[in-house]
Amino acid sequence: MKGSNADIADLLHSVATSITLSKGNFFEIRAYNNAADAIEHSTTEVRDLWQEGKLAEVPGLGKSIQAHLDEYFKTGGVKHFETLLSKHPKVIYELIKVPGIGPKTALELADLGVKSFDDLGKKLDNGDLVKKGFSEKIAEKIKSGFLEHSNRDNRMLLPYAQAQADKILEYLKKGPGVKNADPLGSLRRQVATIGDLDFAASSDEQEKVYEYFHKLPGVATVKDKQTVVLASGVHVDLLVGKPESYGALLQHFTGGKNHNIKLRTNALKKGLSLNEEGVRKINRKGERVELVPTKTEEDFYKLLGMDMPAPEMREDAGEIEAALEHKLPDLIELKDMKGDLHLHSNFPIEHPSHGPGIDSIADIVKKAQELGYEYVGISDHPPAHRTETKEGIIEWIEKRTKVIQEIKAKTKSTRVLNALEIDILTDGTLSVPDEALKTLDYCIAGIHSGHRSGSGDITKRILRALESPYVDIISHPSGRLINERESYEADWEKIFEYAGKNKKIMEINSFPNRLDLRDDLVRMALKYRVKFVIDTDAHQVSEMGNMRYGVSVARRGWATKKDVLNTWEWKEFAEWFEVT
DNA sequence: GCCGTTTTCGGCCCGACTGTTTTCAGTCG
Repeated sequence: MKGSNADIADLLHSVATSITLSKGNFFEIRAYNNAADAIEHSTTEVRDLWQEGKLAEVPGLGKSIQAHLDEYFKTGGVKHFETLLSKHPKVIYELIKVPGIGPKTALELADLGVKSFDDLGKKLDNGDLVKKGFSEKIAEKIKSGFLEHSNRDNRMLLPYAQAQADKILEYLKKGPGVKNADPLGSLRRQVATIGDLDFAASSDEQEKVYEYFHKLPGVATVKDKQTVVLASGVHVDLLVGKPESYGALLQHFTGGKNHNIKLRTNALKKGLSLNEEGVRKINRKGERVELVPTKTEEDFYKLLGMDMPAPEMREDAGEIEAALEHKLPDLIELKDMKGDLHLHSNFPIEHPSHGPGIDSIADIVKKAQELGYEYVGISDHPPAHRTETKEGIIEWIEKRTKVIQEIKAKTKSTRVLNALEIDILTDGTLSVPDEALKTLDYCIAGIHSGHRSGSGDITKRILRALESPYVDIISHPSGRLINERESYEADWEKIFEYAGKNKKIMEINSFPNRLDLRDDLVRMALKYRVKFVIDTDAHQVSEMGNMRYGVSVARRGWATKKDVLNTWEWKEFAEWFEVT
């Protein structure tokens, strides 16, 4: 849809690029880039804010840009922007998206006859650029940026990255004189996809730690002192700092970028300058003096007069303001989880609608007990409504209910719940008749077909499904499959508003390539007081350990324990679901 | 162009890397 936050951010970045090339005011350029970043990271659609006359709420949008956006939403374009953009070849606004290509390089490339992004790839391959006078090293740099851009979809999934990171951390902690070791960057912030694996360590024997790092199991090549490449092709970076300034190092390289920018801007106003070694005071002459090293991140933030936001929150999404006012939310933690409600077993089925699990209900329950859960819900897919008769579906459910009840009776420490994950059909009706649904402890409904219908359709489908008194939870609501399929373009505010008012729950699905709801949608849903469950959607018991990733998503969305039903004590949980 | 418990004018994050720069420009996170 034209006019999405991403579209507008793109447009403003293009304007900034154009002004750069026209040698305009440096700070005007920055203002446009800031505005673009703010919109890109806004958790609300800017179009909606405009409709409500609340554009000014987005930081970085002043009178001028607001007026331009007003014109944009009213007419579909901005005359002033079009004039600016037309001063330079159109292709540069595409080329600047390639890492390593900025405005200047993009213009140079355009002057050399690069016509499009694909054309750039062609000219890189056949050496045209070097022939026309581009230095080989720069061409090489652009090529790697081009590949990175083309493969941007193939960043590692967080769970895959984290599994490797856990092993590396374990190794690093045994290094010479190592006192601390932590992940950095997007890994530490638990972003859904990860590029490189970055780590920090503290030790008084820095050089020895780097030598030790180069011997990390699985290393294929040592690229430089701080970087090794694993056999899998994954780059691993390590920064070793002194223990007395480790907090500043961690803070600096955890980011995110916009969080740090705002932090440093705010600090400057108080006469403080921040870098990776600590906090420095600035004297009257504007000189940076008196470095105060910070041992922990808490110390670092304390010197700035604020509480420490969890790494997962550091995206400049309001956490700095909240930290200054000592109003940070008490984020949910993995140890709060008391059950898993979305699990698939291998219960026999003749006409499956979707892939069943590979382990038995008994094994799942056993695993739940091992994990210390107070309750566990088995939620298989019912038989396909197209190939199985209505009676057949009901019969299958009855058979399965019986088996679950037998296991339930034998299980002391963990309560076993009888559920299903049913389909929301293309017209919003459900794949299982009500008379069977009402026999369940709760019901999860999800979209498993017709993902590509337009925004209105998906919104209507979900809303219609939610109107059923038997539907409690919407599974993987936005339907994204990371690196494969984008989220549906649905009217999430409308869906969340309904859910918040009608006790309907949104799932945060911990499956590695789903992590759905997304963190930004969790944040949006919270505004409507929507409750969540965090589930693993495990199809084998080994996947039940993925819960931590759903918790990370919830934390990135600022969710607290009370927002997530499956952290609740059994009594309250049972009251909500009206089960015994 | 944006922004304001030190400013409605005069500031605007910080440092590193890379290339070919003999003191800086471009780009990135």
